[in-house]
Amino acid sequence: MSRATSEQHGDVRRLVLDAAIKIIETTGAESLSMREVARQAGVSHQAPYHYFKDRSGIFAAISEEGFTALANAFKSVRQQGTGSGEVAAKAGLIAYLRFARESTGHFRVMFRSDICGVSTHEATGAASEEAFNELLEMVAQTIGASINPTDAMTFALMLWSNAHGLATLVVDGPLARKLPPEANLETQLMDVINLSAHMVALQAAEMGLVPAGQ
Amino acid sequence: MSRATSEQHGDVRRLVLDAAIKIIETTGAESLSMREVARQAGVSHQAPYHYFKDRSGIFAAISEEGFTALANAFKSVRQQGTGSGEVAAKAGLIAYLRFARESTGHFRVMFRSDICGVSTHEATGAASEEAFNELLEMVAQTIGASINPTDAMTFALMLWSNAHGLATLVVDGPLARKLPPEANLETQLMDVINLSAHMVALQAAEMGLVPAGQ
DNA sequence: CCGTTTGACTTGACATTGTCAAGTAGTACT
DNA sequence: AGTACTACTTGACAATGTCAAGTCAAACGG
Repeated sequence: MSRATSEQHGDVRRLVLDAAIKIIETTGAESLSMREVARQAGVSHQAPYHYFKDRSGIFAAISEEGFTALANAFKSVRQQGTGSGEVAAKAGLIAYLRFARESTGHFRVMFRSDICGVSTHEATGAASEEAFNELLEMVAQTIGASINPTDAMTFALMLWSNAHGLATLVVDGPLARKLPPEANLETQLMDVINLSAHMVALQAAEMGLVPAGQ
Repeated sequence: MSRATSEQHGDVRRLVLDAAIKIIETTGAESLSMREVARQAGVSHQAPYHYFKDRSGIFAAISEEGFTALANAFKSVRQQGTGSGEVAAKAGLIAYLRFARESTGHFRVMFRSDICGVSTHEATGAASEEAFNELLEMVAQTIGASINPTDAMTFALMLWSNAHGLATLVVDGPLARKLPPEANLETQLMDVINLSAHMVALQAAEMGLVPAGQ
């Protein structure tokens, strides 16, 4: 019954991971307990240790999944991203924000070096490396193919900061709390994204950069 | 001996808070334990409960301190900030980044709604409110006095996102890890900040905005 | 076909944690 | 002198992370 066994294998690992993601989404990474995860996955309190070295191992695995998904999101933008730099920048920002909001459980963990230890967990580090490379690629291809590496790096970090800040502020609450009640959050977010994307286009134009497609 | 008593009072509260901040700076908020804090403050494991309702009460108090400090930093920028919008934007970004790096213990906690519960802790909420108002004020005064409230809000959120993203990426590690070894982190940060500030100025110019001083 | 190894767990144990409850020692006020 | 209050301390308890050891079926080598 080797197939059943390996199915079971994948099952429990996935069950544990999904339970953990759900807990992080609803009550935050802080409150994730190994035993509660096991309980919700319907296994003994020690079963997760078979798949993950310790608590931070679960976080690292979730983080890895997240970075891979983010890299794919960037790749999508890059592949279908034709048109002006403004459109591309907007698409990138939207993709980042969407990822953070739809995969909050992953997002909350990915940038917490204190709990998932990218430096110790090799696969997680590699996934995050790849996501960053995709971002650089996206910048080069959609903002300006003629950009030099130094400027590309600075552009990428600026865009990353912008997207990451907005996502963090939305996902972790403070932004929604600050808005006046009459303001619509979605509208406000799109305003911010449009402003950022437009600014990036102005800057790119000033530097004489042209997207790869044009 | 009432003076000595109240000094003692302030002493223990401060000691507990400082011990907590140091722990968060060095090993992250995750690993902060009530008992370790008490141990490092040299008091019994239950003494902190006299000053803080529970673990999240400590986080809330640190968060409150942080928001007040941040509001003051914004105020400084606004008060001494004359000159172009670009200079002002740059000063604001630098102030935010400096705060995050110098008060990492505070910064790490301030945007973690899961552990410090801004909504439940009234004073913390008020402090964060004030910091945001200072940010709006700063935007209005340094970017464009003639700006309408809606645009001011969008500008403020964009700047906040930008600064917050950069600060988070620096403080929590991923940015430093991504940089090629030959790149100087400080130089790279200034490049990103200059780029952002310049973009903001381009945008403000396009909108016909003028700082209050001019 | 039997013994051994291996994978996928489970049960048990232990130190540590957050926090409730109950004490205690000194000061302040009446 | 007695009461109330402040600023703690000591003790207790359930829950947690994790180490160690056990179980039990499948795979495998002879």
